[in-house]
Amino acid sequence: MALEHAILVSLLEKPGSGYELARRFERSIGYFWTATHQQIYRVLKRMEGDGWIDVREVPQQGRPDKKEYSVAALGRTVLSRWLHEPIEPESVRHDLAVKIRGAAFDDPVALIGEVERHQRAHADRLTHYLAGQLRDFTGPDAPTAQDAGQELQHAVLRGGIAYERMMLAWLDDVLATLHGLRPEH
Amino acid sequence: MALEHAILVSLLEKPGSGYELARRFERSIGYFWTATHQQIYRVLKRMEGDGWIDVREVPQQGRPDKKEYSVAALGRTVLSRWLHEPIEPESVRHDLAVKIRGAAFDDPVALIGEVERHQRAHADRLTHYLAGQLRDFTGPDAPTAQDAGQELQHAVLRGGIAYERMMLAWLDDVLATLHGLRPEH
DNA sequence: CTTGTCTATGCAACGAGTTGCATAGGAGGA
DNA sequence: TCCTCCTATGCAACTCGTTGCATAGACAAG
Repeated sequence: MALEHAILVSLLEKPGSGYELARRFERSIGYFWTATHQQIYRVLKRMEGDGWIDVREVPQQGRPDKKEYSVAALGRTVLSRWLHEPIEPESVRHDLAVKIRGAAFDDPVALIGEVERHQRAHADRLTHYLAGQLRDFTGPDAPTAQDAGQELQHAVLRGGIAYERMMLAWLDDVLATLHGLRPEH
Repeated sequence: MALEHAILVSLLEKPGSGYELARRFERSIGYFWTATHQQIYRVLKRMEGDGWIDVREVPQQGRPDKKEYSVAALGRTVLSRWLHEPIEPESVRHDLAVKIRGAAFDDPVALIGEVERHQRAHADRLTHYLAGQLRDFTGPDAPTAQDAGQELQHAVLRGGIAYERMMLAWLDDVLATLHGLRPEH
């Protein structure tokens, strides 16, 4: 499992509270690893108990105090060990693909709206990624000399962009197939 | 959750035993939905209890008897209802992306072997998909006039092919980035 | 003749992930 | 003033998914 490791990476990039992590998991990290705040708080507690991360109570004004977590020496060791051991290529789970194959036994045309909805969602994500790329990496305000961390973050973001573009093209293909089915129906 | 639905679709395409389903989930269905035999047997039992599927004991020679499952009327209804309700675009989980961002805090060069390993795995899958496409859809032995089911299965397979090609190109990109980091290290 | 693989089914325990709910102060709008 | 949203943390219950193990006959290779 990699939620612990995703949290370690995120805290190395920048220390933060469970709440802040939850928000990052809705944004940048969430592009390739999702988690809810309940899950994050639970895992943070365990990681703290295991000595992977340190806590610091940060009093705040006008809002509740927060616990800021940062990676401890042991956490770095654990992450390093994980980085050096091979992992299996991810197993995919695509509800939509199940639906598309299932549509053969129902009304395929009824699926068109759903596919278009997904296409819009992917188009939105793509727009969002491209804006992020312009802001952080390729735009005029982006830092010119980039360190390893930025180079790698950019590489991951390019992966997200490639994924969304692929999905948009494929969903176009699926729509064409669904429309092509119409006459014989 | 969609394991039930994936099983219903698979059983509609062709009735079969838990064992056969488990093998299909290593092959065609497994391209977009993974499940182990333990999971499948457990869910089949529940689905049978709920009246979604029917069982038929099939005695065999030279090998253990099997229970052949097929979709009951209620199962069809359940599937149809699911097909008509909207689902959220999948949440992705990419261990490798976590590793790539994590590599900035360790030795990025050490990741090259791992990325190449993943690339080989994706190349193998692509080869496998392309062989399947040739066999079932575009080759000389493929049926000429295809029904809706085949058209849709082919569309899903094209999605798998597009995905693997995208991954191969992206992993090339990642490798180039990792190599580009070398000098400054 | 033993070892290993294939078909075929399943239990038990555990770990991961989701859903619902709860608390609580401050800010802003109707 | 009340209602809602935002920050911030967390528990409890449940479902989903993984891992390890067990059984058992048939067949092939060494």
